[in-house]
Amino acid sequence: MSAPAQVMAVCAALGDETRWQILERLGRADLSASALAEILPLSRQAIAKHLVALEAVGLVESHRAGRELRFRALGAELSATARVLEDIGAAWDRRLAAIKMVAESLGEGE
Amino acid sequence: MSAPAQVMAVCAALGDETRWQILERLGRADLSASALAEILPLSRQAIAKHLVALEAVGLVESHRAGRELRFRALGAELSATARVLEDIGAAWDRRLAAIKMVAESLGEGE
DNA sequence: GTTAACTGCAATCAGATGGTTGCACACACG
DNA sequence: CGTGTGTGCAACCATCTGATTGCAGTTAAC
Repeated sequence: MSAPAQVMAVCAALGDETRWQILERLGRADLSASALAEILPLSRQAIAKHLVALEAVGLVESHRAGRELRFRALGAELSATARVLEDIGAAWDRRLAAIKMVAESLGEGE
Repeated sequence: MSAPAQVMAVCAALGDETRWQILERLGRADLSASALAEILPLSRQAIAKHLVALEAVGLVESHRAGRELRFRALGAELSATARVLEDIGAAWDRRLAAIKMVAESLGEGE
């Protein structure tokens, strides 16, 4: 399989404007769902759902701080996903380069 | 902005099992929508819609071959996306590493 | 111990999205 | 030239998903 399910899941999680806004904040500071709800134009529950989705794919982790549940962005999963995509992209490009080489050699032969 | 719209669009396109199946085939050979429909358990029109979406974000390009319209997977956009994700992930990890260092220095101070 | 803040769950809703069928059109191919 | 293969467009449908409101439960904080 060229695309592990995990990569697809991460991509699905990243295919949403709102989640990127959340991640942007969590990439700079640990924040609770309530804190995020004060910043973003969204209800706390909507944010909480997004956090569940992000945590499920490993883009975010949570830890308690007092009575708050704070979240932070994790770079590991994102980097791992990036490496897989890079490899796949490179493979596609190699195929195209090979096709191009064949076409050129045919052109020279004419 | 930490996440350009293009990256989000590519991720959204990649957050679908069916589209990965299509890309997997197009990464190995140029195929038309009709050819893909014979391989995958989907109608030609469903596939055509996915191809429009994939072409819109630059993951795929089309070229005519006789009366067929063949598609191929492009690695460039995927690689570019991967690099952006890698950078963002690295930034998140740097922040966590900094936090960890502060925590450790505080621990030593005790 | 009370209280208030933060979290979690359930029901509900509107809009986006993946998929299908049917038909019209066009142009290679014979 | 005809013909049929491949494409494109439109209408339609089911489902998924992002979001909201309301309420109940915990627990830190005072």
